[in-house]
Amino acid sequence: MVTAKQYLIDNGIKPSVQRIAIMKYLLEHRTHPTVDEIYAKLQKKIPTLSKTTIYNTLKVFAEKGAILSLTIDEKMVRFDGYKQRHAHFRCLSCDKIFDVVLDNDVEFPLNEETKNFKNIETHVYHRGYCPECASKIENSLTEEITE
Amino acid sequence: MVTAKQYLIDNGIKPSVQRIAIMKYLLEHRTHPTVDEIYAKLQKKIPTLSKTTIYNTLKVFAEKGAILSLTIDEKMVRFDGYKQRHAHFRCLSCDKIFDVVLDNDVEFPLNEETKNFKNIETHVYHRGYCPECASKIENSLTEEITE
DNA sequence: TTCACTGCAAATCATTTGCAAGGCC
DNA sequence: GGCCTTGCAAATGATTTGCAGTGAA
Repeated sequence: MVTAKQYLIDNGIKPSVQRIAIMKYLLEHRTHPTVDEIYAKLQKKIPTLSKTTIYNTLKVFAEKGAILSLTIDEKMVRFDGYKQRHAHFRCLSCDKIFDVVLDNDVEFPLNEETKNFKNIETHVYHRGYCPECASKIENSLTEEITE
Repeated sequence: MVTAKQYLIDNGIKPSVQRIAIMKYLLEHRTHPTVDEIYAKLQKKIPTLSKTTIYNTLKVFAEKGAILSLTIDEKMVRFDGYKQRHAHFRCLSCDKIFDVVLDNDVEFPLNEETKNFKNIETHVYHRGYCPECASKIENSLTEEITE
């Protein structure tokens, strides 16, 4: 496990107190946080931290390929420091985002029609209900019927 | 090919002048338009049309499953009236969105870990450069070197 | 000194909301 | 009449921008 600071350097990003803190947060929390969530958590440790810096920083990280920016949420961008190949599942009820395995043999081959497209990144997003919310919904349906 | 009006009825949506026009636009234009683009085009035909109505309408359409709402663009939502299984490719240079074939044998099986998730919809987004932009970029790189 | 990084405040812009008016059954 | 749809205007809220201050090489 590499440190946040070293990870930044490895990705060609100059480390700073703020950048290290943000990268550290992303590496330690696999929660796909929004800018606001990162801000709320890190402000306690770095009271002077501004949202602008978080926006700037995350943009730099994403451009350098150190993190992924996710558009799975319609309202705001979310960020993922986990770079292994995987898909995402967003619960339409609790809005949590889960990592889901993306089998290595799932491929998106270019065909005759698309062979001249230069693909940079591919995202697989699932939307539905997580186990917890799915069972809640089922229970409330049962109640309605029994009532 | 079913008419826009019939398509709405088939999806349990009450037709109105505005709704038919918007659905017709989506069925005839496979350009994954934004609210603004739909507004700009339809306002010529229906001068009183408001953006609020377009927002309302597209929301209803998506909820009823008549169209797809795409979050491939970070800035704004895009809409797709084409419901066959397919993936999307967004060009990072010209911002156009292309439909790309998603082979029928590409599947996203739930495994032990995710078998209790209730999946509603899956999106596959590719980002990169379309053939036209890719060749432009290549040419400009060549120029730089030759200069 | 220079130049990149930070952060405040203001601006931007897609989307939502409140609400009044109109239309359809 | 009652309810759903429409659309204007205002509000909201995520993100961006302008710019001045700070700090590191």
